[in-house]
Amino acid sequence: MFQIMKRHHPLPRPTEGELELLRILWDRGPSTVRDLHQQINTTRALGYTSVLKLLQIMTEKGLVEREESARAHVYHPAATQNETQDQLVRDISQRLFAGSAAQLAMHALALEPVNDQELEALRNLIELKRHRL
Amino acid sequence: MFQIMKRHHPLPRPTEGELELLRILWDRGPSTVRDLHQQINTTRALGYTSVLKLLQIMTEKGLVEREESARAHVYHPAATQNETQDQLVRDISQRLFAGSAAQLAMHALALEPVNDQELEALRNLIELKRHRL
DNA sequence: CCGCACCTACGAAGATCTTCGTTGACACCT
DNA sequence: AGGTGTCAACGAAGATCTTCGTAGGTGCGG
Repeated sequence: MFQIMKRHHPLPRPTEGELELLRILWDRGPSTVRDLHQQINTTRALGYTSVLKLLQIMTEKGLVEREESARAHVYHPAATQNETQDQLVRDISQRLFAGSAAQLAMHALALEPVNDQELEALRNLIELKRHRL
Repeated sequence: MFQIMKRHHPLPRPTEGELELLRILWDRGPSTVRDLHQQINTTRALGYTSVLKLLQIMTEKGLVEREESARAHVYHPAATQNETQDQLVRDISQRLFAGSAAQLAMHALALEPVNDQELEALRNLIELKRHRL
């Protein structure tokens, strides 16, 4: 009923700028170039056509898809935030920790103050994994 | 007695190829171009002068330092593996998880089979943080 | 119907990254 | 001294990334 389509060709790793746009898209849902341009400019200066160009390239790469029925095209991410996070976390785990995801996790935790709720979720996740050994 | 020098200018984020070399340097200790070239070629083909050039650039950037007293210069990382891991984990946490290190940690754990020992270390780390709330 | 606002497409410049060939120095062996 | 192997330095080509200007199309108010 709710089948999930596997992609034939895995999506390329998004670049710095591409990730910046994807984050906005995940946050705000499908958006036009103008939307994205305005949102991005709350953080830093970037020309309208720069955003447009990025989106055109991302469309070619398959990172986003666009709805062209309206005059102002509407873009949405091709992969969910979760899928992309998984992909990049796996990537950094390979390249920086020789594949040891646990080490990556520990470095992450050692960094920042983590709130109660997150800590609880983590504890549960670990207990879950422990009982499956 | 064992003071740790803070760097005046933070090191730039290493690129893909630079990280590949750093990993070998952390593993094997200070090495010559030839050492690194041989080691890298157990994995993939890459010319000797390509490795050399990379190291020259990394020296300019401050990512490695070199000992020039011998004819074959000896390179060593400017930052420890831990420092670099921290830096890159913080970076990915910012860019991909809006700064939530805990979410990053959870994604890491959800990925891969984690062995007993690592799981135990993680549990301890979490308990430690819990009792400080 | 004309001009203005807004849209996409395209090309291109400049920065950075990756890779390698060539050059010139140095040292050792014969 | 000349040949051979090894080394660093340099330049440069090609790929990718980032940014933006310009051109051309579309629609709407007057």
